[in-house]
Amino acid sequence: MIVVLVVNYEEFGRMSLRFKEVIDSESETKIPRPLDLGRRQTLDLGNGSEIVYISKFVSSDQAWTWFDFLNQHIPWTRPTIRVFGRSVVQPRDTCYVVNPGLTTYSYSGYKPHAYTWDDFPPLKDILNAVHEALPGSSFNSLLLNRYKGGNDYVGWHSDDEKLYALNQEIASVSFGCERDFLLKKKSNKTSQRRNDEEPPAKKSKKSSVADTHSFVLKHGSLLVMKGYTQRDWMHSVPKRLKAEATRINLTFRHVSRYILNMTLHCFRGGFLTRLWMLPLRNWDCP
DNA sequence: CTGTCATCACTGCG
DNA sequence: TCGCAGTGATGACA
Repeated sequence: MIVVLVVNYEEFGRMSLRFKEVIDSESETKIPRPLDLGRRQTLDLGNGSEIVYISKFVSSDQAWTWFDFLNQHIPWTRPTIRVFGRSVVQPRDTCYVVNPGLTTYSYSGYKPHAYTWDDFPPLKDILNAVHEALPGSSFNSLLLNRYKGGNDYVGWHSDDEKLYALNQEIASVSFGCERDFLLKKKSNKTSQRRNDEEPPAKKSKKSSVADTHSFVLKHGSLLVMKGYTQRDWMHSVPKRLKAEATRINLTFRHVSRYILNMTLHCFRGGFLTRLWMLPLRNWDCP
């Protein structure tokens, strides 16, 4: 647990700008209008959660080059998943890349094929660019999503699979059509179940504008979810019927078996005997 | 083994 | 056009 906390607060010295929320109780809709965040902005979500948005992470030309490569050469699949008892076709294309030997992940009854970085060399260039923009980061897995128009979307969720640390950093790179990215605070009940050692901030009785945020994910932009964003917040890319073009999104993550097992150790209240589970191989494979 | 919990989707309606 | 509420069977975990 100590390790988890150290990693978490390492970057927090940079937390700074908290956006002013204009709250007009009468006229404001529940979801505020998207903010123009400029080149590099930080949004402090409070209680150890933070969003960093870099609107021009790469040039437009470079972004289109990568878009074309990804659009043509990634083996996109649109799997059937199970949600709420139904078998449904996922409303977007997807593909998964991970370092060899690391545990893959699954969700909603679907376990994607694990490709490697060597299968698609340009992905390494994008990964390097992300690492340059985010000093200290070391991502080793990647989930790609392709939204072929405004009917493709992803619903409210958190990237809080047990595979990942509760406080892991997730970097999201966007190419192509601009889409809205929404953030919504989880209910107190839900997020407390995830980790009762660091309870999130007290929730006001009724949902307020301060509990939702909206970004426009631009072509060539980078959005980073930091700290406890996955524990305390959900995000989505909702349907937008006016969005006709294709958007490709890459979310870089860090699979850490070490933190996984430490987390399980804390949650289950197990004893130090669980430490034998800690694997020495696959430790932070670059 | 059994019970509990959460749920990356859809639809209809305001 | 958009957001909310209701849905309801399965796998993961304790």
